[in-house]
Amino acid sequence: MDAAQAGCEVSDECFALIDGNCFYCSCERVFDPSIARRPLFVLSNNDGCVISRTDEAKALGIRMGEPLFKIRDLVRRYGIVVRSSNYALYGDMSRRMNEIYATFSPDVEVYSIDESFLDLSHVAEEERVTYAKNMRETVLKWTGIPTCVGIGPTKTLAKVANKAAKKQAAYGGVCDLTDRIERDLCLDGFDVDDIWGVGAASAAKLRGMGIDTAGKLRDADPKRVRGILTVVGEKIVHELTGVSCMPMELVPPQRQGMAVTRGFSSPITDVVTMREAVSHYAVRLAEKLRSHGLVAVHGSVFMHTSPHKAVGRRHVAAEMRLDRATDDTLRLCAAAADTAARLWKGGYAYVKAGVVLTELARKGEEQVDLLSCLDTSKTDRVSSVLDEINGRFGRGMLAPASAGIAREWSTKAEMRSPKYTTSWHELPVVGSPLR
DNA sequence: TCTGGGGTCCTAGGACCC
DNA sequence: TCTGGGGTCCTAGGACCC
Repeated sequence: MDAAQAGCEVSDECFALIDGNCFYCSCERVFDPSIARRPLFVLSNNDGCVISRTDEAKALGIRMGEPLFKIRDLVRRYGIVVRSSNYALYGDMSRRMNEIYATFSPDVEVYSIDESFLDLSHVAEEERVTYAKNMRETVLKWTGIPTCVGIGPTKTLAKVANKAAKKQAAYGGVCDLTDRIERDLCLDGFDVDDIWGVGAASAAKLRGMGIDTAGKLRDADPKRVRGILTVVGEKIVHELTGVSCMPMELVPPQRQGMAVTRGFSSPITDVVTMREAVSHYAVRLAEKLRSHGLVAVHGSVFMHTSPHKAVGRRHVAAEMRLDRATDDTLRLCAAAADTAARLWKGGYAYVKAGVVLTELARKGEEQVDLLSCLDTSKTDRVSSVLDEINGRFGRGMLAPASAGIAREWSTKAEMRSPKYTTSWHELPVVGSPLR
């Protein structure tokens, strides 16, 4: 298969990838200048592992994905600042940044909470670096978040450029790999493991074939690479040569699934509590469904004990019985609690559970059973009142009693910063020291 | 002894992303 | 003692169909 058959085209486009430097940490710093120069990292849910760290923390040996309990000594010794994750804050900062990007490019693809692809084809080649530098200065001034920009004729090359801009200060935050010679030089010194789409397993296979740099992968036979890394790997080879196989996705595609899954702050050992936890996840899931205008068609519930323990292990899952597609909180809640009760077996310490939807439909377009009552106007009214109250007074203000009140199992977040930008009660006050 | 061919659909598992 | 959550895509293999 050649590039054209693989659905790829020789690219005269220009992609830019802009992302926030250690994004979560930078968000924390915007509203708390006292930590502007201190080593800092942000933890995953339940205050588990490091998911974002500043250069200062990195220099002290804090690694990505490291569990907190293994680095408490380092934290104490160097006075490292630790924060729980605060997604309300990060999500809002992300929204602000994308609003700014939209003033620099007609086509913006929001790729993740801190990364967006921009089409810069409308900017003359020799002006792109200046243009991108102007953009990152604007973002810094208006949001306080430092960014880096990578530019290239394909998304994969824009990703490479972005990483290069991060690594080498000489680029001044913007690296443009449009020029062929400069690009090839960069790829020759670029680790194969660092390429977008090449994970640990693929990297090991490629190294086994003697391919250890992006340059060598670019020069490899696409068919041979396909044999090892499937069509995904073949596309990467084309993209590295400057042939674009991954177009901008301006409209987010229809979601395939949706889930709410969480570890407990302490293990659950009784069925009443487990039903409560799973019900609570179902409530969140129903809210999420409604906010996307979707209904659940099929889904399941799972629970399991610690994967880090050799004994007393139990991993189970079962289909929920949804007799028809729904976005109704009470219905989903009951189905999830039922399934949890069916799955339950005592004598184990469960550390995590979740509700997973595997098939969704747009509300109003779902397949319906002719015999069932189709009138959902009553439950829809209940749901919209629920959403309105929780929207005004905060999530969880009104919820079914079955989802529990005390929630001792609920996720730990002992070092969370205030919701500076999304909660009236937590607005920073000028003239008073920030919390 | 001998036992088609070609298609679709579904699922589980692996790999990857942030 | 303590180890995240939520997604996507691809492939192989089995079930099933005519």
